[in-house]
Amino acid sequence: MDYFFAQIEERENPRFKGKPVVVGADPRQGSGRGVVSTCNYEARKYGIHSAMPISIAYKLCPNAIFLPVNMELYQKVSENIMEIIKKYLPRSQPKVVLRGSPTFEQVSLDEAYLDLSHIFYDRRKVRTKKIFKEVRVLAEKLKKEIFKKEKLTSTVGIGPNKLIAKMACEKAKPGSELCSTTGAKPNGLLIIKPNQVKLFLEPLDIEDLPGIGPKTAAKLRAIGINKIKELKKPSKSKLKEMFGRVGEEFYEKARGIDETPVTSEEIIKSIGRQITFEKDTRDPEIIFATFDHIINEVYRGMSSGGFSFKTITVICRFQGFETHTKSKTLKESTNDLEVLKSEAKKLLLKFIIENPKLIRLIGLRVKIC
DNA sequence: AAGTTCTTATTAC
DNA sequence: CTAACGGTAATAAGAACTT
Repeated sequence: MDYFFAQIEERENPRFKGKPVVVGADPRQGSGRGVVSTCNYEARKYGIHSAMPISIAYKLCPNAIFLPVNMELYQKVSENIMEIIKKYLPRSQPKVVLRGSPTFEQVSLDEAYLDLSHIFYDRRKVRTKKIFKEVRVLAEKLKKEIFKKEKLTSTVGIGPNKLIAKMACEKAKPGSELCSTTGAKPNGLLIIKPNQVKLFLEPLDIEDLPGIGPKTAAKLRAIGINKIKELKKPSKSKLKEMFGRVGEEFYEKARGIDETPVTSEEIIKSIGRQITFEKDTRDPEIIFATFDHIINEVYRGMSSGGFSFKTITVICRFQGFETHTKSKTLKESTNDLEVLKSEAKKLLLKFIIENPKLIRLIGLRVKIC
């Protein structure tokens, strides 16, 4: 979905349209901590973007409309949209399944994959061009249906695998040369056919490759690698030596290779909560009241799923953003709230004893089993 | 020496 | 001139610790 949270807010309040809208923390409340969750394209013109500290966003555009995150609303809209997307799976199992079976994979509130490879199978008599036309019509129909029912625009990327589909989707939005939509709104659709993958990938920046973030990009740039074309130069073993296991994946990804299946069921492996204080503190009242709340939330999240835990990790971030963790693995897995409370508090207490700095954030995470 | 546990780093949304 | 910087979750790697 295009600028999802902000677009929903525009829909709910049409007078916001055409004005910069920033969804995230309130820049005027408390100490103005927090970040931008999502903003619309008008706000992006001022240099505002997701994950930016809200204090900076405010400086860049104090007149923007700053809105709190209304997660319940976004969740509901998301559910509606996901239901629409699921309908684009075939009603019956296709005759031939070579690679992926038709599947739907929700990645986040506003992102999902649909495996439509069945459309291409067992149709040797049909011209490839015609099949791609069919796929384009399908994508357009999906976009239109979402717009009709939810009044929200979306962007679709299509490719021979998840990697290319995702990258195509990114490149179908404004800020890209490949973007076909004029003006500042996304609402895009980009299809990359198998024989276009090389030409599509090579001129892109290394950071456009999912998995390459700022840290990895900096290391690559340091050795003169900026474009995906250049990323194809080092050997697989060289990349492994530099980046470990993920380095080997970069080698494949740079060549457009990605065999990860579209999978519907994602198994949750851990549950956690963390809270940043309004102001850095060492007040035990505040710290432990907050921590009690966190413990209860984690416990609820865990037991509501019928899980037990065995490993407990406490997170503590001090003034200056220095972050540390302490963890404890129990002999046996349990779902005892009292055990969670006492073990978690023991770990937090250690932090407080051994580090005299003011505390910015505390958190708790349990590995579930 | 091998298996576990602990801690940090990085990424994504 | 530099800092500013939320929450949830996964995964990898290496160090530290046990058995």
